[in-house]
Amino acid sequence: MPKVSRQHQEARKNQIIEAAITCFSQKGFHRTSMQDIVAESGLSPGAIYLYFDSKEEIIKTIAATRHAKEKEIMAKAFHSQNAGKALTQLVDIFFNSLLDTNTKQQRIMGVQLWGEALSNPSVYEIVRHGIDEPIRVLTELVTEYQKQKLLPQELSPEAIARVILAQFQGFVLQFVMDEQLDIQEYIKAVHHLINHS
Amino acid sequence: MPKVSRQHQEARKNQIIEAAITCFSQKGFHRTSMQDIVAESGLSPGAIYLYFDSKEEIIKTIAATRHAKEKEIMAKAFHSQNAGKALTQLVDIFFNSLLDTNTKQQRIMGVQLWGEALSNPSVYEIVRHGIDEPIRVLTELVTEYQKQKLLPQELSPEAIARVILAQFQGFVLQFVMDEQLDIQEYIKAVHHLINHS
Amino acid sequence: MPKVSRQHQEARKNQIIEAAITCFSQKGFHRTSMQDIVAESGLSPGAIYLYFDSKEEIIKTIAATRHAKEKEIMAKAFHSQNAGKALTQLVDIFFNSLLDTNTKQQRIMGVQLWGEALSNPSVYEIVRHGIDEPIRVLTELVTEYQKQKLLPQELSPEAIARVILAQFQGFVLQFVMDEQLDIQEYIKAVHHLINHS
Amino acid sequence: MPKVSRQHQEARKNQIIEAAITCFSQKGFHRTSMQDIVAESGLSPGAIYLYFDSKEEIIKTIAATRHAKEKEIMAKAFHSQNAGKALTQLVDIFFNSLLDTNTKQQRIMGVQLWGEALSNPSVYEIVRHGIDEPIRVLTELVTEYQKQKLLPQELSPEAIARVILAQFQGFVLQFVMDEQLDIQEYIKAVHHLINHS
DNA sequence: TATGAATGAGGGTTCATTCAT
DNA sequence: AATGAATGAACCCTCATTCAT
Repeated sequence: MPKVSRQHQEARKNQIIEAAITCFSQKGFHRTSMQDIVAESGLSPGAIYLYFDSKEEIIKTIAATRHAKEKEIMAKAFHSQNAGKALTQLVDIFFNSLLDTNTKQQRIMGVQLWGEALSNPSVYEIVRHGIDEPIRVLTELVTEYQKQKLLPQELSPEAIARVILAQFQGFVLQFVMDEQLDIQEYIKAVHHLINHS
Repeated sequence: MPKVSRQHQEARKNQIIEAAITCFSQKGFHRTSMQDIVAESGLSPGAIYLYFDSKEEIIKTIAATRHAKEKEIMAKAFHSQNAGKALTQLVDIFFNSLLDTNTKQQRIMGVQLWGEALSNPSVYEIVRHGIDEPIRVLTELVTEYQKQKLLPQELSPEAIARVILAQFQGFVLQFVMDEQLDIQEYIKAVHHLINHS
Repeated sequence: MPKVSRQHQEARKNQIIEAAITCFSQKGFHRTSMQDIVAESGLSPGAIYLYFDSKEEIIKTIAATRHAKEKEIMAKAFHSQNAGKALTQLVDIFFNSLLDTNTKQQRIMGVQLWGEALSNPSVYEIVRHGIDEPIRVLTELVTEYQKQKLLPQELSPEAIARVILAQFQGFVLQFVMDEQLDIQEYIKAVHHLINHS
Repeated sequence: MPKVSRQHQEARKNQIIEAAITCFSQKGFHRTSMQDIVAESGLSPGAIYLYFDSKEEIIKTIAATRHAKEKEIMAKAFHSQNAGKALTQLVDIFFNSLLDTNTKQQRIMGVQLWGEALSNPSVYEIVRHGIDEPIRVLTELVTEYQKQKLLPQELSPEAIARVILAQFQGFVLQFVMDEQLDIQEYIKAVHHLINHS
């Protein structure tokens, strides 16, 4: 029974998270009521509280899930065999993930979570890790690039890592604010800046 | 009487906005109650509604004020005499403004407004302009730089402008998330990237 | 489940309406707070808003219910077999309904609704129908009476209908203003006026 | 000085009452705020409180003024020389007063006051007198008519008086609810009923 | 496991009234 | 006599959460 139950539990949780993301990305965390999530998920209020202790728990789960997904992307790029290309690949992988389905919603959640983190300690913790870890990974990559003289050595590797990450973050913000934005041109510019520095 | 009244009105509005920013930056827009603002401002609920129609109006005013201030910074850099240095100066002016008093609070508000904009149409309008205008200004600067062969001509000037703006935006985000961040190193990296591309 | 739920819903709505009428008839619509209705009904604020969208919706429901009841009375009299007696019966039925339980409260609500209607468009709509329909029914009866030469033919049937209705309305007003009023004598006078014209 | 002051006081009070009636007849007593009256009157909140102790005092003054005016109408008819025609004249005077300017507003106030009286003891007192006195006057007239065998003697004179008053009251109600109403036809019907009983 | 009616504290806002000027 | 900014209690309503079924 535990296995069936576990699967069922996961399915229900996903169902709720999915509904919550739909609501949150449209109305924001605080304008979304539990009743909205209830309606969107097709479950009952009681049912939702069987799987999550509170609305905040749902938000935290979403934050944590997003963080996990990004970590995965980073890991994939980092472990690519050709170390001298990892940074280039990372850029590609990251920006390509922005073209997937559901992604607009995901990015909207991301930006909302930045705001939420600033007044919600437990979300802060998660978002903070979601920023610190890429910096750590990127710093390692940058250091490697510097060793290979692919990047200037007089700059702090963390600073470079932060600037690269900023190019992702700023892109995400600009992307959710304006769908017209030309993604390919943006990527080209990022590649150029990284490769010609 | 109009002059005194006008001054008084401005003073009161500022008093309220100041209190609201303090509350919002600590608790977020939606966890801050009007009572919180009342307590922080030292006024009464009725008094606040004498100057603002609603809580939302306060948020909108904050957004608009922030937008106005950023526009000013951009304008200052844009009109600097030495056109070939405008971009460099812009970067300096922008990052230096981050070292002013009140600024942490201001940046926190900025990030929260990004999140708010995504589910609040009238805040969106303001925030959107606050992004579009810098892009416009930067695009002009970049075009000028390209003419002077200070930046590669094969890249879309808007894309470059967006990447530069992203370096600001991402920095703001990283700054509010981690006060330890080494601002000077970050600035150096940005300068390098812009000047050596 | 729908049937039980429906019955339950009706019961709760009645419970709330009953409480509201008690409050409204004592303190008026606007001096009655939702808290008053909450206290009188024994429910919670939230529960009330489960069944009515707003305080106004409660008032409208009361208006509509009263209208429906009066329509019923009119219909009963109108369909009495002996057409030549319908008007006489109508008068009796109407005045007798004034002796029922709850009726003082009902009449108080009626008079308050007249006042409310004058500055509340949706209540106006209902009250207006509650006046127009009796006039229509009475006009038909009067026309029939005129054909049978039981009422003078040189008078406008609608005018006569209106005068008869006025005798009801004025009675209601005087009744709620003074419980001492001798109902039987009033009825006798009305009968006399109608039958000897 | 007292004379000028007195006149001034009266003028200001009238100004306020006039403004209040305009507001009340449009929005009702309770939806009209003191600010509404302030705006309509062109005075300041403080000024209004120099002349009236409270909003309720304004309402009571309006009620009392209306009562006084109706008393005057009744007195005029009652003291007409030709006693045998007094009732007929009363009817004419009353209905004709309904064609004067401002009257729609006055009647609206009247109906709203009926409602208000039911939950406002001091307004009740005034409205109650405004009903009792006409009944007293009419009862006297009816008694005189009965002596002159112009009305049936087997009916209670007060009951007849009440029915006549009801014809006025019901008319007022129908009049404020429907401006289309044909006043002349209504008057004819009332005359007929009174004269042919 | 699941329901959904019910709770009630707390939300944003209004407005009759006051009082320093 | 007059102003009008300020007050603050009270208003209507919402919504995260619970619990009997």
